[in-house]
Amino acid sequence: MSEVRVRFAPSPTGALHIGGGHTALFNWLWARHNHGRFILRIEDTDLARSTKEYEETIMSGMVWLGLDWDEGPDIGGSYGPYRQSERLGIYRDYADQLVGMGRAYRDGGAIIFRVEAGQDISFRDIVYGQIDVMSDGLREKDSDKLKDIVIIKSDGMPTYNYAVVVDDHLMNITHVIRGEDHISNTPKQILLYRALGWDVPEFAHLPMILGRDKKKLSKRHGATSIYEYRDMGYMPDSMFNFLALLGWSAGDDKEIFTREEAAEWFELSRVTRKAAVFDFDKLNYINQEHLKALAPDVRLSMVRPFWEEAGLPVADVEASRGVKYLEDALTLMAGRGRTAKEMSEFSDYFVSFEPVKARWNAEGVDKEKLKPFFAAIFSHDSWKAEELEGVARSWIGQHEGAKMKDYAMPLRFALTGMKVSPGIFEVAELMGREECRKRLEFYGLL
RNA sequence: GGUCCCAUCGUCCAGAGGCCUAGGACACAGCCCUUUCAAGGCUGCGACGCGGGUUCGAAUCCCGCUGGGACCGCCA
Repeated sequence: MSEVRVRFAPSPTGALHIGGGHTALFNWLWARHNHGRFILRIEDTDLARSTKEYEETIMSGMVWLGLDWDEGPDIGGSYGPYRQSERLGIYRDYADQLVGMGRAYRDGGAIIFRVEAGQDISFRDIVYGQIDVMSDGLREKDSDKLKDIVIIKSDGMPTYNYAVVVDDHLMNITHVIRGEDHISNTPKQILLYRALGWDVPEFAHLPMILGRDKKKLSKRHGATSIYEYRDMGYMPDSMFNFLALLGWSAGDDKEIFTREEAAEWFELSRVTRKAAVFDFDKLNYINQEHLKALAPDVRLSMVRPFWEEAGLPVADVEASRGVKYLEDALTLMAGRGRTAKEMSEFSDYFVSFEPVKARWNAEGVDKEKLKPFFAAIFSHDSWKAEELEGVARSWIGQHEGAKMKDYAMPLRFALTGMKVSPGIFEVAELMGREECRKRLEFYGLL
């Protein structure tokens, strides 16, 4: 069997959105699963809306998601150029050929392919199965007239349905994997393949992605571009994992996986036909799972930007306490917070005392009652969480009516300024004796 | 108006005639753990859109209905 070649062919008229990312992802999976090639082609024939900036945005969005391509406008390849605006002569030649064969005609500056009635343009889709269509169905809207296909616009640019056929054939694409909204374009493209005397590639259409209201995902639903998710603190691994699960599953119960695992298990024939709703709850869950499983240094690299964005002195702390301290802090945080951003917010007290002071002022606290407890803790030689807890428990055991939470909570407030945190003795151990002393003294508790 | 597609818990998936009194995950509720909150463990809630067939037997096959959706652009 020949090498599998698939492509993602975005139009640079906007950022990489969820739907595009989903399509790119499935193409990538199929290419990697088959050890084939993944091609990036830019469909910039809409002069008015295409920009170089968007082209770059789309590429960086793919890079962020972890989708690398083997041929493309930036890296070249043996089937280039990979930008449609640089292939105009090619489209022109085949269009002229079609005119020469009498299959197309000129109308003003445009070239139009003639659609004849009675043609069976059915095809077998890998995902959707047999799709039966007759050319007689290719009508003009609100009319019973057959609708011919414009292949070259009067401005000289090729139309989508035509350029995609020429490029997919010339670039040797074996599987055309794209959104379900293209199913009804496929028969028209088949007409063109036949007229040009070319073999038709395999088609696999992917289910659409819907918003919570089951309407096609749009700006109305909030974040639609891939980058917005990065900025909210979602990790590329999670987005990849989540998107892969929209319309596909390995068949078993494995739901948290890496790109490599997904590529290994992926099968086009297992893709679902029903449109899928984009569910934030599930995305959050998947992100949390990945955040939990991350290596300490990677987790820090994910959270760090959000600490910095909040104005916390991350670099200073790293210089004075070492990077290990920051990594350990986040290891303690693993499983807390669904996004890197949340995790950064829930752990700011490790980086600075300032946010703690802003949150808590020790109001209404019976300091005289607490002082002996803290004094007992500080009188102990070791500063290990286990021992600190032991000291705390024995002190409480010796004081009639004393409850752990009545002492642990004030300690938590003084150290973190929050009512929730990891085990407070572990927090204390990591922060270190001196930092804890400083914070408790500030509040007059020591 | 025409062509095409889809239809299992609220959501994402499993299910390719008997293994289904329909399974898993998220969400939700409760319990356990516990210095807090998460995490983790356990339990619960919860679906085959409707109607006809075919068959000994249908979530699975066929037909109709209903309900969604896509496309019909010199946008892609």
